[in-house]
Amino acid sequence: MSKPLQKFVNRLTTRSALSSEAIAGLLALDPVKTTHQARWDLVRPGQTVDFACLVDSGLVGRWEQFSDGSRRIAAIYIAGDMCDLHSVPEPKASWGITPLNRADIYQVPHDDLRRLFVKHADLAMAFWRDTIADASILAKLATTLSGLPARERVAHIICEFAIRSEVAGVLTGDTLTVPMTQSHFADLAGVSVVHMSRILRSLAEDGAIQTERGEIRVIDRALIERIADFDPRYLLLSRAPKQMLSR
Amino acid sequence: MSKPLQKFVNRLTTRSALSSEAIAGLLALDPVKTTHQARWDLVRPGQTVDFACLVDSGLVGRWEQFSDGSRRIAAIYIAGDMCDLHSVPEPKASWGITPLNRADIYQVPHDDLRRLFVKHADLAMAFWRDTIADASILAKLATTLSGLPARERVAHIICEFAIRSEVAGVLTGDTLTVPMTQSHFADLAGVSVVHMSRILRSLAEDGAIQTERGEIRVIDRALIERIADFDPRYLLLSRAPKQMLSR
DNA sequence: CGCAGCTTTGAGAATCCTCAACTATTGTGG
DNA sequence: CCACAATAGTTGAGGATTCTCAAAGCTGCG
Repeated sequence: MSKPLQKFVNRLTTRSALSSEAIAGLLALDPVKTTHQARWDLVRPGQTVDFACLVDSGLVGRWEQFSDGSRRIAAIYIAGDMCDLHSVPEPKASWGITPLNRADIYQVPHDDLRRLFVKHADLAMAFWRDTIADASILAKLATTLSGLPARERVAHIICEFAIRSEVAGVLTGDTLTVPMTQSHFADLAGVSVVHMSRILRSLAEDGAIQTERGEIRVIDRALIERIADFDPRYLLLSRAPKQMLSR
Repeated sequence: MSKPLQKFVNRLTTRSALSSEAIAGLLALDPVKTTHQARWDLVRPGQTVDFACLVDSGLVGRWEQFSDGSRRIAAIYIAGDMCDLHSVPEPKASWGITPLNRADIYQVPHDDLRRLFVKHADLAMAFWRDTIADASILAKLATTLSGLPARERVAHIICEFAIRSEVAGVLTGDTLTVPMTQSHFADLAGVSVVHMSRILRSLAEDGAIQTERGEIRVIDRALIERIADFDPRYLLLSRAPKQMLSR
């Protein structure tokens, strides 16, 4: 786990088979590591960036801005996520990237990623596949926002975080925790902070979760998955067929 | 416009510079063209597909399914869109693809697209970039769903369709029309059909649009863009910098 | 001509929001 | 180390948005 991009390699290889050359190419990179406080914008809309942000620890939000300056979170990223890998093909940001709490970030130069993309077709496909997973999460979020009532929606987001955290190996102990404030959570789920507080209490009363300041703990996973109508297939957590590039 | 993939090439080249070899490779493909009625599923969740669907005419919806069988539309595609280009890196569908009205579809084999992806790095980047645009639309939809009241949300979706149709060149006459039923529209926008009807009437009373059975016409574009707080940057309608692959 | 799908309208109800006040916890400067 | 500020979460009450249910008119198609 010593190489900067090790967690990113782990992430990619859960979804794609990678050649040892491609892996070596990634691990050879040595990007700058920076630590940021919450609410310090890493990327702002309109900015043209020449690096992508790899989350090493902490939580990072991708947001969209309305013309009155208010923001809405579209996605939240955890350790191992290259949270704006999409900036490689589109360096002009229409989005913003901001840590939700103290976070360690590697700023990986686009040049390096593009060079590897051109050199290794399997890695190119893995990059593509990872942004597909990201898009799939966005599609699911959009449909839960438009189709599910707030309580089920919140439960769904909790389930997603639980499983993503599990796969990323960022769990503290063996309980599934979401280390996020209720206001960030409310922002993502599209409910007011007040209503979020009540929903979480209701879920806690049912025995599905426990809440603590800045943290949500899943205590009955089967229950919350039932409430959420959760089916993890959209997360692309299994590897692509190996013969994908064989022709 | 005679080659099957001509519209797709046009779509890609609005966002990416492509070599003549890559273009020739695409235009050489000769996929099967099929015509489908509305509500005939092209792809269903769980299915593993070996082709991607290129919309030649008509409207096609991408939907997610809940466990009770109900569906929600996450995105709508128009002529020139490869509506499940994302199935190339992820052939196992968690989504569904269904025409919203009569539609002509080319079923382009994954094998062909993967072969071209490996052969032409610029095309690979263009594919990636196009799915980024798709994801960007999803991110914007998610944030409008969570952050804007129904009326502004509906206006935003109308603006998006107007400009996408314009770029794709599928406008009838010089009026910006969205040839979609209110129920599909309501589905995408996350409102009930009843409320959608009232919102559209309100927008029509303000002089922004006109409605007809199965059609919405924009008559005051500046006004509806103001109502929607619309900023088209997220649609990635300009070309990527040319030096993107020069290293 | 009849049926099926689309749209509209009305009315009552549920969900969820806003406002406001208050508590608890964490961080900061003197 | 304490006072104070800032952040996070909770609770109550009233109200706005939006939903559901029900019914009816309209349009196009077989």
